[in-house]
Amino acid sequence: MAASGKTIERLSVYRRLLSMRTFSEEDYVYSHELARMVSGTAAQVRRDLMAIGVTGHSKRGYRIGPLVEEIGTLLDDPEGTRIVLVGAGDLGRAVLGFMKGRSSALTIVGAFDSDPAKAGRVVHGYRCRSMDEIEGVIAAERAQVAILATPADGAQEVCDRLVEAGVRGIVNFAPAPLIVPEAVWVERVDIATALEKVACLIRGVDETTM
Amino acid sequence: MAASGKTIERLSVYRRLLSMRTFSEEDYVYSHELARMVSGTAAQVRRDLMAIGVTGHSKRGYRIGPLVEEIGTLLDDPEGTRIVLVGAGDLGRAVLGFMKGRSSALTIVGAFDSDPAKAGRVVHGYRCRSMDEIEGVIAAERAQVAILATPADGAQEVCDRLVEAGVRGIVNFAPAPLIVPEAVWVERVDIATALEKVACLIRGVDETTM
DNA sequence: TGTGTGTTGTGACTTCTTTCACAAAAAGGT
DNA sequence: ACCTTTTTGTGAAAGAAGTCACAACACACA
Repeated sequence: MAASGKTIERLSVYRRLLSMRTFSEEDYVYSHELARMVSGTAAQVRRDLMAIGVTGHSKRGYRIGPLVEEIGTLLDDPEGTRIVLVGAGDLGRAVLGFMKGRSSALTIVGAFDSDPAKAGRVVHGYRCRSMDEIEGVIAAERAQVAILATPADGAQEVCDRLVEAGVRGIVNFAPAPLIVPEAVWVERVDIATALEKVACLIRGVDETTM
Repeated sequence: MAASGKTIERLSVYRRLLSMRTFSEEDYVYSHELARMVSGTAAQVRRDLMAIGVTGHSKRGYRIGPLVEEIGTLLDDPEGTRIVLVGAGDLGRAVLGFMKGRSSALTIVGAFDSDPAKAGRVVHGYRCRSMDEIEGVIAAERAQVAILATPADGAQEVCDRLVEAGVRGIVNFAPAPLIVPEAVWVERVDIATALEKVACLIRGVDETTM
């Protein structure tokens, strides 16, 4: 029942893609169909599903219902995951838009911005609050995860406050490295790097490598 | 001179971090300093720098100026990389904000949205245009890269148009898989997956794994 | 000049991830 | 009942990425 980070990412994608289309109780999906959806190989899909103990059916594939459910038991905290968002700029708003009307496993329990002018404003249905309140909200809601969508300067300072307040995972959109205790997981989402990588790879800099 | 995708990502980060602080002609940086900045190991940094042929100096480290420059010759196209952005929602605006006032190696040459109401509007200094114009702009500007910041539905259709028009790399923010010819590079940036991954990993689901 | 300290460059090793390839299973036709 | 086809499950091999450990080097200071 060991699932590596890479496997977790792909499982998340499988589930999303399967959930997008409607399926009935008796629908099946083949490993090669999932593979095509994520531009991977069938063997890799089977390995991923093996990692969560899902077992398929020769000649018919995997039953979609139980598969989606099993991915859920791995990915979703049965208590729910409560998330605070810091930074209500364009990026923060984009994330709020993404979250709106999604499944209940992930819940935004507060949106914050250091700009007092933004406090009280409502974005995508979430009321933006002052940074003063953040420790209180994290404690009261028992938020485990934070989304850091601030500019680079000040990111570390905000991060320290989040960690101090009890957050154990951070999705970091700020183009800055974060220094955190070992017990805290940081997942970096780096837009500038993604762009530079694509710009670099489409030139024949190294055709053989991913 | 082989640089893997992972190495390219880290090089991009090293450069950004080094460029942020001012440095003089004779400033040096140690591998372990860079390592701390990206939460990696010194050996890994040295390997990365070895991959681009940068050589350091026992006891003093790496000269920052030449290092930044050498990373540039790997990452930056000397002709510049011209980029179109599709989707002027929150996310598209966030990306435009990021790009504004950055180095000249990457240039946004057009922003587009399928919503005719957005056409003509100016976002972060970029005028949003109608999708009708996109093929023309890509051809006229010889844009090589596209940023796809649309909702999931319709992403594939837009992608097909981009590829047909000559784009060779895509940064895909849409939570949908894209099917492209082999010659086109897609870099997926998946916000929902990043969140689910963090939410999963902070639970002790698999303490030993990244 | 010599000794001590701290850093690079890299071969060897370890660990993680993906792919290969094939036996076993199951469905369908005859 | 048997043969054909297609798919799963997985051991084994290959490949990629990261870490270790140490010789070689360079500076500092006596």
